Formats: sequence, structure tokens, C-alpha cells
Amino acid sequence: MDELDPLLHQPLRTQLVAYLAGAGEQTFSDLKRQLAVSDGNLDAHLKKLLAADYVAVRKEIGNGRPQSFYVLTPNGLAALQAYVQALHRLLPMTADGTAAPGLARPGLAG
Amino acid sequence: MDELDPLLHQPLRTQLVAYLAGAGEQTFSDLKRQLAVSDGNLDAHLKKLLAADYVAVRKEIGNGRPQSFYVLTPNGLAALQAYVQALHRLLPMTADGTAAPGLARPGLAG
DNA sequence: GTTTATAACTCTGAATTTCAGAGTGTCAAC
DNA sequence: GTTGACACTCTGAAATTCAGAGTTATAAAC
Repeated sequence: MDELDPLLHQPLRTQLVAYLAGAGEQTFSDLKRQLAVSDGNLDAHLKKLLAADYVAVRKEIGNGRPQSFYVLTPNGLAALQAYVQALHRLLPMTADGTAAPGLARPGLAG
Repeated sequence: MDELDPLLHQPLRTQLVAYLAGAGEQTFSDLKRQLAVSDGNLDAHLKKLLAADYVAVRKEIGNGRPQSFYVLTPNGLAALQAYVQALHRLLPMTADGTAAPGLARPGLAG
């Protein structure tokens, strides 16, 4: 059966990565506001994505207060695409969500 | 931002529910084989889905060894459809996974 | 120039979730 | 009636998730 990358298949991280993919480089505060999460929680998830090289940071100090800019890496983008494909194989999704009676039927013929 | 039902947005449970949606009523053993999980793990996840009324059981005893048949409830199906819709809003998915540069852009205009 | 307030992070530990294997009961073979 | 295989269910350890306390830095008030 299809595997779903556990690093991406988690509510907050899916949103995080989807947002980064769409909006490009974002600061910690931007992400915090957009996702409406606590500092600690955001930090923890960001750390996992950094450790997996799905996301990279660029830190700027000196110009104002210290700021970290987070971006999706090529590696992270590839993982996201693979994840979306896996989701598709699992859930033949139509845009309106009406996927009910014809969903993935792995073993009906064998 | 869009919310992803944490009950469904978990690797094993997503697969479980997707499989039930497609294949209909399944025994514990069928599920165990299809998903390749340990007994305890399958039991734990099934319990969560039962508690949420996403899945129902029908137990048969007497004819052979005891067997439990698991089905997706109407409630579970509705949750799955809502989940798929949320996924779509978050990740404008194409069938080949090429969703990269145009993904959900929440705040670019406001 | 020191104090107060605000923003941007990072760390710590508690609560929840996830998981594997031990345990219980049933049927079939011998 | 003992042995083996299957169908579950329970227990507790390991990992994950999360919130808030703590740290460093700038800006404003006095």
C-alpha cells in the first residue's frame, strides 16, 4: 500500500510546507501568524523540517531585530510533490470532494 | 487557514479510511494484512475511529472463530469528503503532483 | 543612561499519541 | 486433552506534539 511521508502527513507541517511552497520565503513571525500556533510548537515543527532538509533558514542580524527566513528546499519541494502523488493514488480526489464510492480499491481483483 | 481533521490526517488512519471507503466492509485480519501493521497498532487506531463514529463494527461469533467486520459510517464518509476538500484547498493538486509553484497563496493580496 | 515594553526566537518538560508484543479465548488436528 | 494457529484486546514503553517560561535585542519613555 502507498506510504505517506510521516514528516509531511501531520496537520501543522502539511500547512506549513504548503504555505512555504506557495508564498516563498517567510519569517518566523509570519508563519506564526498565518498558522496561528504557539512559538514553541512552530519551532519544534520547523526543527524537524530543517533536520530533514525540507526547509532551510537564513538568519539576519544587525539591521533590526534578529530575523530568520524560512524557505522550502529543492529536496522539500520534491518530497511535497511525491507526497501529493501518494495522496492522489490513495484518494482519487475530485475538486468537490465527491470521491466516496469509487475510492482506492486495492484488492477487488486479486 | 484550513484545518485538517487530525483524526484523519495521520498516515495509518488515512490509509485505513481510504481503504474502507473503497473496499467496503473488512475484517480485522484483512485490514491487518492490507496495511501491514501490528495487531495492537491497528486496534488502537480502529478504536479512535470507532469513538468518533467514523467507523462501525459488526461482530460475528459462533459460525467459526470470532470475527469483527469494520465499515465506514455515513459520518465517517462525510468527514472523509470534508477532509479531501480541505486537502484540495491547501494543495491544488494535479494528478502528476506538479503543484509546486502555484500552491496555496493565502496572503499575497491582503 | 536606565527602565519598561515589545518582538523574535529557543528551550524544557508535561500531555497525548503511536506502536509492538504479551495475553485471552476459540477452533482443528492428532 | 494437548498442541498449534488464528482473531482479537490490553498494557506499557517510546516518540511526538504542544504551551509557556526563558533569553536576547531594539525602541520609547523619562
